[in-house]
Amino acid sequence: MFSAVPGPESDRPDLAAMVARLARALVTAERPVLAAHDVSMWGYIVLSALADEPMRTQAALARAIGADKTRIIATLDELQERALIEREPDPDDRRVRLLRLTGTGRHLHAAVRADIRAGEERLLAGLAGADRSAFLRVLRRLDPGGG
Amino acid sequence: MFSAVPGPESDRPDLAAMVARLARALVTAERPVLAAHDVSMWGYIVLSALADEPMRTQAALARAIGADKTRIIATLDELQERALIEREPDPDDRRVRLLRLTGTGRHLHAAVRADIRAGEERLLAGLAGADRSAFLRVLRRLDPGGG
DNA sequence: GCTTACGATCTGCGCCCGTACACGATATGT
DNA sequence: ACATATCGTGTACGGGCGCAGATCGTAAGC
Repeated sequence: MFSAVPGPESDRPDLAAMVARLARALVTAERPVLAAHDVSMWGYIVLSALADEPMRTQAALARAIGADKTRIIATLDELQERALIEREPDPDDRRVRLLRLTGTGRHLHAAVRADIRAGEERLLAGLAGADRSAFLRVLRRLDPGGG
Repeated sequence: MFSAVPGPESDRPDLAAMVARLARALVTAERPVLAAHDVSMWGYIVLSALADEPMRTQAALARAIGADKTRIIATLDELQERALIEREPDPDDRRVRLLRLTGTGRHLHAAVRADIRAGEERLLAGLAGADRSAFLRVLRRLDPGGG
């Protein structure tokens, strides 16, 4: 067979190891940013999910973000108390709580996201343009939650 | 400024979110492979570290793999009992235990690694060659544990 | 109306992990 | 010699999480 050139790819670390380490580093870098906006990691995840689209049930939200349905209750309580989300009982089915961002919530999410993006930009700054876009393209493609 | 074209990059999910999801998926895919070889995740991580280079102290190993030094003791016990590693007291400093793979250990690690690589190949199979190599190149560069 | 199913919530169990501390053996500097 | 530091090991605490009920309100099918 036409094996690829024996470049540095042949003895790389495992994909899982590299990706897991990078994920850890990214999350670590994200933590102070979230703290600066007084938002927890789960809070930010919820805000992000609701920024994409409002949810009809909390169970759906939990599924969407890959969290236990009991996990997010406290998070939603806090977000609601801070008027970042609305949790209105559905008049058509009073079991479910319609979830959506408030204006404040949307604003805060945008601000946090901008800060996080800035941090990511610093990380990606040293990359060649083609490498950078290829990396992001592949990442989106391999991302299980991205489509 | 010459802003980049407003491609799909502008409204991507957060890097941390994508990378973390991908890491989770990769680890999930890895788990059955490890189970098939009767190796734990920590066990495989230790084998990988020692395959790269023998270690002079357990503390150094723990630091190298980003684990607590108390964490790895049980792992090392088991690996030693299965004759996959050697843990010999250093004659020059009898506090420390020289750590290295046995032949069996090196063999097992190579086998597991090959299986894991095969799984990764399946994941990367759909990528264009240039994207694939760019992705891996960037990954190695951003990997905090990769130099 | 009655049964069955579903959503939200609460509680408890068990697991994994990081951290901290204590201890004994040993090495090193003075 | 003695004080201090290091290494390996054991143990205990607490946090975060997934998972499995139990409860209550509600909806939908028969």
